[in-house]
Amino acid sequence: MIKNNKTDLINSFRAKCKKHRLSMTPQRMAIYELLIETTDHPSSEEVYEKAKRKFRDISLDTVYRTLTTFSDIGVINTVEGYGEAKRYDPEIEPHHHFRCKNCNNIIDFCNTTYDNLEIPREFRKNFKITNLRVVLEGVCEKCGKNR
Amino acid sequence: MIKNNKTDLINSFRAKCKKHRLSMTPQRMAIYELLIETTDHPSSEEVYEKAKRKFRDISLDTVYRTLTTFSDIGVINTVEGYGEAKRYDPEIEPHHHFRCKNCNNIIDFCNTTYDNLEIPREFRKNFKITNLRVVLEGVCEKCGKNR
DNA sequence: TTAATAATAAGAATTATTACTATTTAATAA
DNA sequence: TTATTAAATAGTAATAATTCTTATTATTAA
Repeated sequence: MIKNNKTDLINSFRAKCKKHRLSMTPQRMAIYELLIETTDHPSSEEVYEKAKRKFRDISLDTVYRTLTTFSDIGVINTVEGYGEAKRYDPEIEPHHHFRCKNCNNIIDFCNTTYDNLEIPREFRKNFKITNLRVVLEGVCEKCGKNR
Repeated sequence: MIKNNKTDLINSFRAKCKKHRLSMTPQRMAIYELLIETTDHPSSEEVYEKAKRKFRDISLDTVYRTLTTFSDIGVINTVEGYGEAKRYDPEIEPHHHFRCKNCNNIIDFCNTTYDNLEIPREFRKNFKITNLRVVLEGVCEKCGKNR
């Protein structure tokens, strides 16, 4: 995680919870604190294991619910591995994706500017990059209308 | 899926299988054909349902194995929703991802060129875009060495 | 054609996630 | 403060997704 001031983050977290009328429970605070001390992209199970250290009998369900809630109010994001089932793409030519956060649909699109983006220097030497894709996230036309 | 010549695709498919010393079984061919006739990003279960139409008693396990195999030899790709557990990202400032196809690790990185990419016109009007991220895929330094 | 190898079906086992219910807790206002 | 009410929780059951195991069958290469 790109470092930031912890107090600021926590204040902003409290503000977001208040805005969405979420109670400030010690479980939520413990999970949030553990998340901002994390530099990788933990799974629910990993968060659960860490949360148990501070909160001996926190339930797995609470961790799942809390992570979903945090994701809903924009406190964290879900990343590659959005859950549900694996999805496969028979199109192997370069292209890009829009993913709807609501219906989880992925829409392919083409864009030559995106196709021609350079691989950053830091990855050119010791990494083998086989693919570059731009992922847009948001709400699709259909879901936007149904609100 | 961005259309392509079916015969070419199948020839290229046969070539890739041969190159990787994979037997050409009717199940594999049926699954491949069904995939290239698909315009979305099906889950394993969806592929299974379609495969059963041509192959009454194909097993679910075969579908899973076949999709993994196809993905390994580059006949298809996995997309957002890579399976395994959901992953969460406590970093909500714009940033980008490298994902190792081998160890599934996701590495954050910053890149101002990527940050400043424009949203394509087609998405500006009727879609609500909340996030743009570049996803690089390949093999990380660690996994590259261990081979 | 046949031996060696690889792939398959079927179903059991495992893992990830969600649902349910009784209980506890936090927020609010008297 | 304290009583009230709605929200959140723990514990556990249920469901869904994926992988594993084994006996059988199909493919390949000689």
